[in-house]
Amino acid sequence: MSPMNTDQLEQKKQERKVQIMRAALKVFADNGIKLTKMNMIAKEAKISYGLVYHYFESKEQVLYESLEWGMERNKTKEMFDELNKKQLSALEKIKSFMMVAFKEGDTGRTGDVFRIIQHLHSSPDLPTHIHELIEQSGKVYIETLYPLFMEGQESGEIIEGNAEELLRMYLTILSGIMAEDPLFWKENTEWKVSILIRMIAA
Amino acid sequence: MSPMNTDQLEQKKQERKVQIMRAALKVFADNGIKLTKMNMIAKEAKISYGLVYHYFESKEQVLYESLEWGMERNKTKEMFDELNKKQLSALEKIKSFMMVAFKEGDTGRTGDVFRIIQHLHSSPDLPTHIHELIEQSGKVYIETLYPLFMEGQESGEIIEGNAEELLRMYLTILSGIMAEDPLFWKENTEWKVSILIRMIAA
Amino acid sequence: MSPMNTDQLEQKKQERKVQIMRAALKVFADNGIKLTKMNMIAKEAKISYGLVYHYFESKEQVLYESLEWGMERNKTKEMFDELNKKQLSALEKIKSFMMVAFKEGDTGRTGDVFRIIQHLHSSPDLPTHIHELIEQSGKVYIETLYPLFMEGQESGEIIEGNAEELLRMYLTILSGIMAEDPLFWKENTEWKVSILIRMIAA
Amino acid sequence: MSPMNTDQLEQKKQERKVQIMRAALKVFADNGIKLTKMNMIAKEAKISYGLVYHYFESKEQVLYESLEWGMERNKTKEMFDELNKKQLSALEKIKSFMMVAFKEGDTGRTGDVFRIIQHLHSSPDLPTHIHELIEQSGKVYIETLYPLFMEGQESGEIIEGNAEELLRMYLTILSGIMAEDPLFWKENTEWKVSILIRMIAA
DNA sequence: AATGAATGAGACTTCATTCAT
DNA sequence: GATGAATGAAGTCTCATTCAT
Repeated sequence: MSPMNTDQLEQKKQERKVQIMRAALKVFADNGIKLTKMNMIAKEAKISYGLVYHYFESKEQVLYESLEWGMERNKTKEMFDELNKKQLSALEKIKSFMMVAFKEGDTGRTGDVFRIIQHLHSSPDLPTHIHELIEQSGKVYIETLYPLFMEGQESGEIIEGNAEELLRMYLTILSGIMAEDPLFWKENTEWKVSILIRMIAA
Repeated sequence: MSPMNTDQLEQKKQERKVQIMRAALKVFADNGIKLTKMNMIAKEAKISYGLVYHYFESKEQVLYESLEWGMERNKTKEMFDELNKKQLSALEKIKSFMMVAFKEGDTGRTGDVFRIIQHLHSSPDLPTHIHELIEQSGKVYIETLYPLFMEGQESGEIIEGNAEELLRMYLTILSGIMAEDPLFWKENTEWKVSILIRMIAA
Repeated sequence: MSPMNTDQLEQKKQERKVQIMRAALKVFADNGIKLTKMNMIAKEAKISYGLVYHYFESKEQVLYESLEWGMERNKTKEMFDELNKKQLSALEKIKSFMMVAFKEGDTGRTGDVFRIIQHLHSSPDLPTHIHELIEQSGKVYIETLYPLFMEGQESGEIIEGNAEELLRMYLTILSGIMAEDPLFWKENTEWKVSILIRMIAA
Repeated sequence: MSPMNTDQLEQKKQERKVQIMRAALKVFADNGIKLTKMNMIAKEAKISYGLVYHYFESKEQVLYESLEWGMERNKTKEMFDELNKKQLSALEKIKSFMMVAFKEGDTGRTGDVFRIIQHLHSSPDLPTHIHELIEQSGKVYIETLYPLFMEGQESGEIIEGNAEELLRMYLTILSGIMAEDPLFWKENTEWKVSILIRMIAA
C-alpha cells in the first residue's frame, strides 16, 4: 500500500503487457490476423486466455497496441541515423539496412511488424485507426529509403528511372518475401541480399 | 427427348461448375483457404451457397477440383513447348515465360493458381491429396525453369552459383509478389519483368 | 383429348401415387419419419425426388396418404372376419392373426404400417390429423383383438387378469419387436409366434 | 491456492461432465442418435450448447463417453455376481436380474444405455470405436444370461430348444420394449416380468 | 409429366468475449 | 491478478421445397 507499491505494480503490469504483445506479434505475423486465435496468443505468452482480457480490451486492441509497441521498438529511423554516421555509399546503406532489419534476433521484431503489415493490406474489414497505424508505419520505410534511392541514382550506383516507382516495387518484393516465406532471411542472408540488390544496382 | 438433350444438360452442368471454379479460384487466391467462406464463393459466382453443394461435396472438394481445373487450363508445359520452338536465348525464354504467365486476361487463371499454391504452403492441416496436387503443380515450374537456368549459366547469360538455389529464390520472390499484390502485373509488366530479370542476368 | 383419355390418365396417376406410397411406407418404416429423406423415397420408387412433389404436397402429406392407403390395404378387420368363419379357438385365432399379419409378402405392408405407427408414437411434433390417423389405426388392433382375449379367458385358454392390460402389453411387445428388428418375422415365424403365445396361454 | 483447490476444481469439472452425460443418455435414449440435437442435450442439462463443447469434442464424443460412463454405472456383471451368491434357481435369477435392471430410479440409467444400444444397431454410419463399444456392451448381457438359460434348461425350468436362439429372441423383445415404451417398466413391474418369464418357463 | 437446378432454414462446431471464483 | 467456465454469433453442411426447362 506504500506509494512505491503502486509504481512497482504499474511496472509489473507493463511487463505483463509486453510479454503478451511480444507473443501477439509473433503469432499474428505467423498466422495473419483473422486466423490468430486469442488462444494462440495466450499459449505463446504462457498465460491463460482470460488474462489477455485483463490487459487488453479485445483482440483488435491487442493487435493495435502490439503494432504500436513493435514499431516503437522497431526504430527504423534510429537505425538509419546510425547508418548515416558511417561513411557508406547509398547502395551500401540500403544493403546494410536490409541486413540489420531482417536478420534480427529475438529482440527486434522488425520482421514481425513488417509481416503483419502485409497481412493487414489484405484485410479490408479492419477499423480505421488500425489502417492509419499501418499507413503511418509503411511510410517510415518509404521516407527513409527514398532519399537513399535518389542519392544512389545521382551517384550512378542505382539504375535510372522513376525512383518512387522503383522503391515501391522494391518494397512490394520485400513484403512479398516476408508474406511468402517467413524464414527466408534465416539462411544465406548476405547472398540473398546481394541478389536482391542486383535488381537496382546499375 | 432427343439425344442432344442429355449432352446439352451435361454441358450446362459443366459450365456451372466452371463458373463456380473460376469464382473459387479468385476468392481462394485473394483470401487464402481458411478465410474463404462458401458464402464468398457463392456470391462471386452469383449463386446461393446451397447450390455450390449441388456441384461439390464440400469446401475442400471445391478447392481440389478448382485447382485441378486451374492447373489444366494453366498449361505451363504447353507454354514452354511453344517457347522452345522459337529461336530465343535462355534468358529471353524466361522473360517470355513471365510475360505470358502473369500478364493474362480473365481466361488463364495462372496467377490465381500460383497464389493459392502459396497460401497452401502455409496450411499444414489440409488433407494429403490436396498437398500432393500442390506438390505436383509446384514441380511443373521447377522442372520447366531449371533447365533454362542451367542453359543460361552455361552460355554466360545468367550469373554463376547454385542454379537450384537461385531458382528457388526466384520462385519465392514471384510467389511473394503474387501473394502481396495481386494486381502487380497489371501495369508496366514489361518494365517490372526486366527489373526482376536483372537479379539473375549476368 | 377423348373422354377415355381422362380416365386413363387418372388411373395412371393413381398408379404412380401407389408406386410412391408403397416405397414411402417401406422407407418410413425402416428409418422413421424424420430420418427419411425425400431422396430415399424417390430412389426407392425409382423416380426423381422432384416428381414426388408432383403427386404430393409435402413429405408430411406423403406420410399421411401413405398411411391411409396402407391401412386400407391392411384390412385387419377383413382378415378377422375371414378368421371368424373358421372353426377355431380364440387362441388359435390370435395365432393365425399373427401368422397372417406379420408374415406377409410384398403386398400387405401390414408390418410397415405397424412399424410406422410405432415411430410416430415418439414424434410429438407432428400435426394433429396424422396423430388422429394413428390413433384410429391403433384402435383397429385393439377392437379386433380384445374380444378374442375375453373369449380366450372365458374358455380358460388365456391366463386370468385384466384383459385390457394384458392386450396392451401384448401389443407393446409386438410393436417393440417391429421397431427393434424389422426382419424378426422373416425366419422361424411359427416358432416365434408359439413362444410369444406362451406369454398369454394358460 | 491450497492443494485442495486443484482437486476441488477437478471434481467440479467431473460433476459437470456427469451432469451432461446424464442428460445426454436420457435424450439419446428418447430420440435416437441422429435426432438428438446438441441443443436438446444442453437444454436437458440446463446449460448452453456452447458449454457442451467445453467438455466434449463433438456430439459423437458425448455419445461415446456417455455410453462408457453409463455402462460403468450399469455394472451388469456386478449385479450378477451379487445374484449368484444367493440361493436361487436359474429362472429366479433371470427374474431378479430383470427386476433390478429395469426398475431402477434416477441413478442407474441401465434402461437408457440399453435403449441407446438399440438405436445404435440401426445406425450403420457411426464410427468404429462406437460400434465396438456397443458390441462389447451387448455381449455382457449375452455372456451373463446364456449360462443361466443353459442351467435352466438342464434343471427343466426353462423350455427345451436352442438356448442361444431363445436368448436372442428374449433380448430382442426386451430391447423392443425399451425402444417402444420407455416407461414400460415404471408400473406393475413385477406382473410384467412374470408375464415375460412365461415365454421361457417350462 | 419428369428432371434436377436453385434456394434457404436449421444443425453442428469454433471461437471471441464475459463473468464467477 | 489469474483461471477457465459460460455464452452466442457466425461458418459449414444437409435437406425440404420451389421452379425453370
